[in-house]
Amino acid sequence: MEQIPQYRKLYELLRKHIVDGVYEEGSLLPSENELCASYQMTRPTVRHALDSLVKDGMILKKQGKGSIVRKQIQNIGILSISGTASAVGVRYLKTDILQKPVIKTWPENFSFELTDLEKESGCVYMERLRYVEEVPVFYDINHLPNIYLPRITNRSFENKSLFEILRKNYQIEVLGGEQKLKAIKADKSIQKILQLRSGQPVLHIERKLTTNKEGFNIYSTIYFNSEKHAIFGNF
Amino acid sequence: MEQIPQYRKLYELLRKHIVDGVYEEGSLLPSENELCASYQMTRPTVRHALDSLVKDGMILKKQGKGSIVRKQIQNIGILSISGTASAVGVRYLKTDILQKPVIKTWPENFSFELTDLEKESGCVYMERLRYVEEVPVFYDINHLPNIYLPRITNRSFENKSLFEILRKNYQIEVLGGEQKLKAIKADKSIQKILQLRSGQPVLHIERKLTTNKEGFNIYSTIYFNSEKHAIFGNF
DNA sequence: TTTTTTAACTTGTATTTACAAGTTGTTTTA
DNA sequence: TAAAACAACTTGTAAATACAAGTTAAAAAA
Repeated sequence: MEQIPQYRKLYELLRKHIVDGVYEEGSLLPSENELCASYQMTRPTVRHALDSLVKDGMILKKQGKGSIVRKQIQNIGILSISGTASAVGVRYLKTDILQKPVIKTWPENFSFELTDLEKESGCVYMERLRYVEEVPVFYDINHLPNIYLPRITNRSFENKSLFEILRKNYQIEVLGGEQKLKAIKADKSIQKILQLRSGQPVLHIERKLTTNKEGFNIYSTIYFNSEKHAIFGNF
Repeated sequence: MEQIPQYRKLYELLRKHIVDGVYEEGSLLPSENELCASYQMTRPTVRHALDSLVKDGMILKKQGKGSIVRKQIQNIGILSISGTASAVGVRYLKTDILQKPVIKTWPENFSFELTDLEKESGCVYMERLRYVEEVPVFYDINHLPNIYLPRITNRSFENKSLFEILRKNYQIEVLGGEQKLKAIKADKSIQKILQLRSGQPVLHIERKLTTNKEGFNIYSTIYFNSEKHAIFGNF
């Protein structure tokens, strides 16, 4: 029986409410005691949920004051984008699937070390291109191990977050990870995909994301066009 | 009376022990109950300390098993460097002070918004250049508000972390922050400082770090030579 | 009216207790 | 001997309770 802890349920609910705008930016969340009463929990449980929101950068707590809803930033996966031009809202985001999920063997000389389980099961491969205000900014190549993912090759990924699909359909959650960042000169193919002017550098990211499923890691290579936008992160 | 909470004391102690190698990489920390007994605390308090270590990526907890000490990575400030060549140990790290701390007025058109307190007090400015294996890789420009920092302009920063000095001498701790990352073409002066070949891109980072002192934020601009190394991060 | 005090909130820290659930080595049983 | 059951650990979740400390606005005093 997959029992979801109470603090997790409250966390998900509050998170959803914040994203949906139920609680406005800059306003206060209900106090801890109010949340206790509303959801029949004790303060330690409520605080556990709020701690997770703080960690995510969704809220900011002030002793004596309350929990303040922070300015929501535009997320792409675990990263965020801050635009140089006006506001970057979700409505300006488009995703093209350059390569629908297919089952392949792992590439030779893969940048990360794989576990035996991952090696055996083969990998699911996909490529996406993301646009902000009609400009391609984000090209990502993903390798996932082919476990826990029935019918993944049939799913539509258009305008949906990979993480959202993994979370809702496969109960896979990203816990954390590591990444390597570089500035590199774009080669011909990247130049073409991201519609770069020649000589324009790109941000190159390699990441390994760990999940709640043992031995299930997500490996991504990202090329980011930073001419008009920047990668934005809280920590 | 500045009272330091118990969980914070335990956190600092364990962190120090891990850094100093008292607990080896891959080995288990004493169990929660053992820590309770050793330091006269209750489990929630001990767990609070361990949670912070997990957040820092210092340890990894496994239910039924224990708290595993993670591989320690080479940190520069809050970031880390992973070398393409062999190991990047602290012994290969050198710091040059290009501009000793001086008191200046804040630059006009500063990239970040300043609080009134910060504006009034002026700023401490310094520039550093860091080498890995004799190659300049890391050029950083720092602006701190001129508060809480007596005699800062007299201190030696050679081969010392700015964060370490702030923490040990001024009780200022970095809590978190935000950063913007870009890949840019290096201009003439950056090219010269980082000894770049012409056309070589650099990673450009702008960050604002918040601290435990109200209204005291650290503002840094970093240029990173990613030809042979990469910025490495856990999250 | 203006200032000070107070009371009623808020989050922060900490103890105590209990049981669930995952891991591992030992003992028992087939 | 080999498999199954058990015991003794580990961390995970959760309740109930208490007091400290920061914030705010109302009440009281100047």
